[in-house]
Amino acid sequence: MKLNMIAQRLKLSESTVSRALNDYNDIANETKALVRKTAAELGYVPNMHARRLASGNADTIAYVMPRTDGQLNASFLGELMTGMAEALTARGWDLSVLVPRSLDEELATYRNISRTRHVSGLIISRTLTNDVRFQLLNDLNIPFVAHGRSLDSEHAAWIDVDNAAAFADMTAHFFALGHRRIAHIGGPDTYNFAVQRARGWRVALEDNGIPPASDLHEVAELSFNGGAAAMERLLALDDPPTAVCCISDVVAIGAMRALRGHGLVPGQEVSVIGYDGLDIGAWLEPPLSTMKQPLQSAGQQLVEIVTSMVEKGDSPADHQKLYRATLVRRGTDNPPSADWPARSRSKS
Amino acid sequence: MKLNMIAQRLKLSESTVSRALNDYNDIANETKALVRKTAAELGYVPNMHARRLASGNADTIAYVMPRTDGQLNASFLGELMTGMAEALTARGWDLSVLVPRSLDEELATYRNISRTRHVSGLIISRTLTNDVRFQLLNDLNIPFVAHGRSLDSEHAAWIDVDNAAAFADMTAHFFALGHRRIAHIGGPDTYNFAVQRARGWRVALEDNGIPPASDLHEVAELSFNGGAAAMERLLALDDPPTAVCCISDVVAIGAMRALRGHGLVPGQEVSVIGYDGLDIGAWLEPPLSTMKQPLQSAGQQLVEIVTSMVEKGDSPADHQKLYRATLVRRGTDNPPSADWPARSRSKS
DNA sequence: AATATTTCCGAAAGCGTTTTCGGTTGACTC
DNA sequence: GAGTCAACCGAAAACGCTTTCGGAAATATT
Repeated sequence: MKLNMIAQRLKLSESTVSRALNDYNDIANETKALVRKTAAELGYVPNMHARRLASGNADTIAYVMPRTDGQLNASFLGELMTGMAEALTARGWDLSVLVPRSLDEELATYRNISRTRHVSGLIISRTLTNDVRFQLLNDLNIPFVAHGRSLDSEHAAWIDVDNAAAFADMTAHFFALGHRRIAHIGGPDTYNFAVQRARGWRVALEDNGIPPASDLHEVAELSFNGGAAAMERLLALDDPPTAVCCISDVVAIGAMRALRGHGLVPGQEVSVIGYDGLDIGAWLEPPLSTMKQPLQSAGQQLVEIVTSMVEKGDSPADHQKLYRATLVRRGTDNPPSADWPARSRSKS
Repeated sequence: MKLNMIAQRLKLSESTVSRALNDYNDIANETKALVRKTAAELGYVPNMHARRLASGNADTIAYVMPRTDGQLNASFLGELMTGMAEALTARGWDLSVLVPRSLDEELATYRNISRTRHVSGLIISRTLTNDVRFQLLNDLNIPFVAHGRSLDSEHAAWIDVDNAAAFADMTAHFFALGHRRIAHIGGPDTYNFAVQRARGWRVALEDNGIPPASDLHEVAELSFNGGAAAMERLLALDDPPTAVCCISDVVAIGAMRALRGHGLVPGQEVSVIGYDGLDIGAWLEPPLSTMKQPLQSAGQQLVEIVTSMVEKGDSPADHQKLYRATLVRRGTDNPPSADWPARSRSKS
């Protein structure tokens, strides 16, 4: 079932058939229709490799999987990849997955791609505050879109959640509930989203006339244990918080565990809100409140952007999109309790 | 940086260079070394598309992602795909991801692949008790390996956990702890693993001289809500169980929620063990005991099998491997409580 | 010393498309 | 009725590699 068979059958040339199928406009509409019809009848499927060799296009988008440095990616990945794969197969493109073992390996892979062009575009994620990948990919002239901004992403294409706004909303929500000592368990500054989320928290406090106490800003490893450890430190304060904004659901779940370890009930003595909107949060007791970002559509957005850049050569900077996360109240955000931290103070 | 450039430079023919790089044994060792050296110096990287077109090999393995029919895949996927991607890139192969929207679409995709061969092998998962894919892929002559057995997988390659053994172990463990009314929350018979796990439970009971009461076998939807609903039904029994074997961690977590809803503490009045070994189970209160299967290595195993089948044409039936799941005791498996179900009985 | 084997390499034909470049037709203008 | 223009299609050269086949040189066999 090659191109020439359908050409012979129609007594047309191979090239005509090819152009007919590819919708060139120097082919009569009738012959186009004819060719397409018989192609469908014969069950013709183009040979990808031949097409790609001849055209120079790979019709493949590679997703660079974040190095497994925590549990975060687990639930993340599923939804995101589903969205990407669906959008790509709808276009007849392939989704390829890259799992670089180290940054060096990752950069080397990019150099290879720029040579062979066996991948037409990239989707990268887990962007760092200072991320050398932006510069390199730009130099190599590889179309790419990032899931998350960076200080280096000014001229790049990206979609991202408005992290600052999300954490400002979260903080303001706590304030409206009556909380005044509102802590933030954040992440390392190397992650750009950690910086942004911390800023959202700080700004919201200031806007409400509360000077952000530095002892209420904890930096945690982005994991269950990291969250638990950070919460322990907060509870050890003379004047512990009544509410905590956590950088992620996983961290929040760790924080909840620490609360339980002190005989406290999350959402009662200390309110907690996480971020990511993971389903698992709803399975806890009490169910974790969280800020949810639309992941499933993010995957589609990402491929739409990168395919458009590949096909039409769009300027990256034209594709920068900010999403808004929404609060999902589930059970761990409540007004402050009267006997807290009084009880704790008297005890210690 | 094409093949001919390195040929000219060495005053060799293109074909010689090609064969040298591909380690043909009709090339002198010295010239092989020479060619490889200069290839490395010049930073030569073969053009995948050309190579694939010429050779007819795609050097690509596609992973057929299970249709998102629950939260199960989420955590699953990350670990599995990481393993696969690493093993493949180590071989210089590509990992491609397929997300069929329906069974028909999935089968159509397979037919395409058998035509164009743009994918050399497949990894399928979420196998059904009766799974038409085995027959079709066999007919189409596409090398593939399944993650999980099926009634139709006798002549196919697969790796799987010994589901029956795992649930027999789980059940025997409960028995050893002193439990006698041991329930099983299973899944629909259409999933082969559901059938196997139920059998493991039943056989273990019989081996210990307990006739499996049919009212202690619940069939649940494989989700949090499904598990909760099934547990509700078990608690409504006149003589409710003191221990429950759950088909998955997610289902077990749902069951725990139902227990809590009745004022019961999982692992106290009613013991619970899940299956999958998900990290999230450890984050619950009390942490969920579970049977853990080695997922990270499963990904590697799968690609090793399928690449070997592609390259050496191994017989599928030679690649059937059974893993053993191991019990991870975390907190929800304890001896039966003295005042249960007595308390409940007197109440109702 | 003549023949039979190896060992090694080059020539050339693909692999199945795409894409450029002309070349025919027929219709349209004046 | 000569010239101009579109509209449409075919020829042929890529695309960069693999692989078969045959032949020359070197080595082994008798």
